[in-house]
Amino acid sequence: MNKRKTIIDVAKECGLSQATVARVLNGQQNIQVKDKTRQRVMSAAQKIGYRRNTLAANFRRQQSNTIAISIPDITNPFFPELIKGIQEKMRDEGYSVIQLNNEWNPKIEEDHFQYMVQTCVDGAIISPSHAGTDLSTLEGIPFVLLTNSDLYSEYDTIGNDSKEGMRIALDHLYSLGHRKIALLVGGSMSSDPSWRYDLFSEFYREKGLTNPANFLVTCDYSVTSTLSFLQARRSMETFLSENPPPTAFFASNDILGLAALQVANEKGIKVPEQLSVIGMDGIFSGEVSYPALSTVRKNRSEIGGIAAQILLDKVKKPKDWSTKKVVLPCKLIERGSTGPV
Amino acid sequence: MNKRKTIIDVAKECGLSQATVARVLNGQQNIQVKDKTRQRVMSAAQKIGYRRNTLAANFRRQQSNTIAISIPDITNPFFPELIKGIQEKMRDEGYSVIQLNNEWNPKIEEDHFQYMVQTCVDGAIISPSHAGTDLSTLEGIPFVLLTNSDLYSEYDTIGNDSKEGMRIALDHLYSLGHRKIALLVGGSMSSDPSWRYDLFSEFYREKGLTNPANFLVTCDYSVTSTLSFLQARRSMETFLSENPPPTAFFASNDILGLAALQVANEKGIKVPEQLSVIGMDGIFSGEVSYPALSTVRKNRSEIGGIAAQILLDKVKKPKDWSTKKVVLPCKLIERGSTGPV
DNA sequence: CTTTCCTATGATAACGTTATCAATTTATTA
DNA sequence: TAATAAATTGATAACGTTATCATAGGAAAG
Repeated sequence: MNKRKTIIDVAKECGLSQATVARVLNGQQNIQVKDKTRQRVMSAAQKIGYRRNTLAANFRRQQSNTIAISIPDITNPFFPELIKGIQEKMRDEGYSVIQLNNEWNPKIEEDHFQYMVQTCVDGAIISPSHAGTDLSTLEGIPFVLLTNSDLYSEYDTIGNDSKEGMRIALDHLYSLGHRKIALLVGGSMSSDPSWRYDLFSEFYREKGLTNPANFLVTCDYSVTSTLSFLQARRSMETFLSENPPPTAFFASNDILGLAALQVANEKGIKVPEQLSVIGMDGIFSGEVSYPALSTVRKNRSEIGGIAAQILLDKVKKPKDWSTKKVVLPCKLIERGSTGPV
Repeated sequence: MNKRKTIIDVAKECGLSQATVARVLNGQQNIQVKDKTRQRVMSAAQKIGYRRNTLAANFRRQQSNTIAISIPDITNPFFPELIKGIQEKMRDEGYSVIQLNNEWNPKIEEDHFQYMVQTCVDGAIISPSHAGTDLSTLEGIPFVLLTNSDLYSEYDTIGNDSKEGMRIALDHLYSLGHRKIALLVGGSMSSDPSWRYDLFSEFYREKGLTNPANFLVTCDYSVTSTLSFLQARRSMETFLSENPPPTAFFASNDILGLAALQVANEKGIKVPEQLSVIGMDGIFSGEVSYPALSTVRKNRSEIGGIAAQILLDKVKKPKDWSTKKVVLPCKLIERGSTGPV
């Protein structure tokens, strides 16, 4: 039973001091040693099979080289790309990433925040689970929020310009000749959805169209994508059976859009000939539906990368106190589900 | 500038020894102190705002309370549920989970293995990126593989019985009256796909059907789901334009199945009236397609949970050396894409 | 040749917890 | 009641690294 080798063993092996060995072998290369001694250390380390004890180093430096991501639910198709974007950036910089799901549950979310301070993460990227997420627990550790809501004006945030995105979608439908555009919108935990109604009314007013009140379809909020989808289906079915049909739907996210699509297909309504549907987000399922779902894409991988970059800046030079706000544009993706009237 | 409090500060505050304080406040509750002293310690800790320094504790005990998950790609719809299953179990047990994507790249995968030993993870759950993944780097740290391939007979593994799953799918189609069943299969990195051909031939022979050679559609392997989908589409298109159509397709995963569905829809082939399609896995996109995709579901959340449990057992009592092999059944999910001939 | 200054290396003290063993108190038994 | 066993608590040594300061060894300047 031979114990694990330490820098002291390496020092003995190569006849140099522990300090010098440490200088050569520690993570960051603050070059302060002769090439020759570096060689000596390296070969000695190699010879006796030295491996750096990260736990000891982390302890001594009091930083874990770990950042945390807090999101509601990784099975929600919106998030995996986001996480991937963060992970890639962080890996390049030598940080580990711990990812925590709170199931849209503020209690669990708070637990996770507690956990973060306990476990000394160097930083955090957080997608708030609901409108009132309390971030005070995180005081002392740098973090970035994945949102564009004005609820968090005092913090660093990054998000897509959803309002502009919705406008783009409506304009797209309008430019295809649609004048009877309906809004399919779901309740939301993470932000107040009322702005969508406002924007919708404003759009109708602006274009001089008639009362949009007949073209509002709402569906209940649900935790999982599957349930959201089913509820959206139900709302669509009742709406279509009770109302004069619009020529187009704007759905506030792709899951709702796919529900609209499926219901329309089932009812024999031809998409896009009789009905156009556009969603929002750009999830994979929208690529494989029939017809493929037009959407206003949020580039989640990009958001993740930028969020990671902002966080890294904060972690590395905590002196910079300016709050950063990044707003990214959405991008129209025209697919088969939208067409001229 | 007041420094962070330590157990020594707590000890001073409550007039007990450092050791006693530690006994009360350290993670695992090996009850060895009187209730009254526990109270004293707790309230003192509360009063001065003590927070346990996890980094120090990890260092001292030489374990990180962290396990790693290594998978090819989190944006692949197969994996998020798997990860969620693992995370939930691990969170309950007080472990952090670090998740690493290798982009199907063996080089990155190997880097991640290196990283795991460097960073002293307590265990790992690994979905091998390709058939020949070399696990020797991980010697010394307990791990579980997410596979059912016989390539890894010497290791602990957990996976679905894909062969039985494929049989279930074929039987389902057969029982609906289908006699011209085609196989849509993609290349695969993580396992040799040839068993599918064998099983397919065997099925045909068993049922006394004619040569299945005309009903083989293959498509190239691709890294991302989107690309896989597009390649499957292409294969489907050329196949349908050159061959007498089968009455049903079995696709080796849902992404391919969705491609078949979309192409059929576009060509005006009615599903399931003229063509049935069944996939495999049970990803979300299959629920929202039109028609919803019948499939043979792999319960990934369950796999994740069990994998986590096996790993925990190994981590906690390393004496148990028996190799564990868990094989879970697949489950037929009948949706709109399959029907009688 | 001496002095000054820089660079490379050495010696050693933390870091905050856990683990070990000794000392003390309390409970049990004869 | 005394003796013994058990349950608590106390004192203190690690753990392996990084960080600080001191020292030696050369180069540059006078």
